[in-house]
Amino acid sequence: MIYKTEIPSPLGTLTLAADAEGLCGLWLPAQKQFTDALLKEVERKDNLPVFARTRAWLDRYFKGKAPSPDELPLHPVGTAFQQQVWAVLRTIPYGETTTYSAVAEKISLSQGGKKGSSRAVGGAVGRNPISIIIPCHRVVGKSGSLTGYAGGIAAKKYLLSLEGVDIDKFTDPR
Amino acid sequence: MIYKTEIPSPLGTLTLAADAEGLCGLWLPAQKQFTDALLKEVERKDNLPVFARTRAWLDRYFKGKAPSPDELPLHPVGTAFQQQVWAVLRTIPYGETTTYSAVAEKISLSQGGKKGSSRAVGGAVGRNPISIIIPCHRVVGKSGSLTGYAGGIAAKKYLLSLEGVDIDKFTDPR
DNA sequence: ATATCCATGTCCGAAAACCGCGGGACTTTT
DNA sequence: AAAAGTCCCGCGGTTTTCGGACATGGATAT
Repeated sequence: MIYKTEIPSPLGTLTLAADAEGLCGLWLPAQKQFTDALLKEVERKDNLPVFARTRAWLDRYFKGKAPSPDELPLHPVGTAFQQQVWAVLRTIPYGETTTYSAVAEKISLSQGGKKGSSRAVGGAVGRNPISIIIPCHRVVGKSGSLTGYAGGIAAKKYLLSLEGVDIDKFTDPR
Repeated sequence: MIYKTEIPSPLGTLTLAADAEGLCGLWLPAQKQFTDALLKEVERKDNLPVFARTRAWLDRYFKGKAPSPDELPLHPVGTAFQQQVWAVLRTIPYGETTTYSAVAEKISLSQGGKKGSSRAVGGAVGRNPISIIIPCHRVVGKSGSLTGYAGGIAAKKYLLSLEGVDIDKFTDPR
């Protein structure tokens, strides 16, 4: 069984989801499709401990404080490759950005494999189920473009600004 | 983790598989492919309680005694549709037979759906992972043909005879 | 009886399409 | 000359689509 709740934020109402193993979803308002897809065997339950802890985490984050190394139990579900990508995302420091190709590089180092899979990385980053906490917003195009964000480019800018990144050095995606 | 063992029977060496939830496989010698497919993360372990209980069940069965209503924990894994079909199979009484179309009928009754899915039923019956105990051998063609049996037609005949069915009234599949 | 043909639902594998990218080749701007 | 913008194509993983294959059963035709 999967439980969900909603909490307000400066970016609008966030939807949270959790299962027995931890937080498994955090979506911005623009990501309705995901919550709809999960709607089977999902039950609303606002008072789960993991939700309270996530709320606290977000409260601190939106006040501009860098989160302490994660003690939040996360349980993103996805393919092996996606797991790898998301694991790399969590190593990007607060207030810094990296590129899709750099992430791809890192993976090809740790695993035996594949060079130049930056586009595949893009796909995996875009399907990150736990926005903000798994900081997919810190990944930008190598050419300096902000490229995309499932929650909307505006949200990406907001988050990066909040972390002290000078967003003027990036260009909007075409 | 999945465990397996082997036990002798009048039909040859049977392969059994079990996981934490119960017995999840029982294959005749002719079904090598299945055991091979499962070979990853399978470990041999002959002394599991569930195996002992299954052995006892089979001992009684092969002596010609009708099994008592199932107290054996079964855990066949498959798609939703397959689960439905296998559930229906378990309601066919000892010593009786039914047809693929009758099973299809029964499902379309309980669920909202689909008429005439007898062929789909055939597919699901053929992928029954727990032979004998889930009595897929009690399903025959409406025209009186024995159609098929993953463990071999000979085995199907043996099992039906054992249950007192007059197999002469059936014809061999073409 | 036997044979052919077709509608039917599900599952599986192959193939194609899809992308939150990058690099190279080219053209425009300064 | 650079720097900046455009177009095009290959990259790799995932998703979607499509085409058969089947443990069938009717209807129609020899």
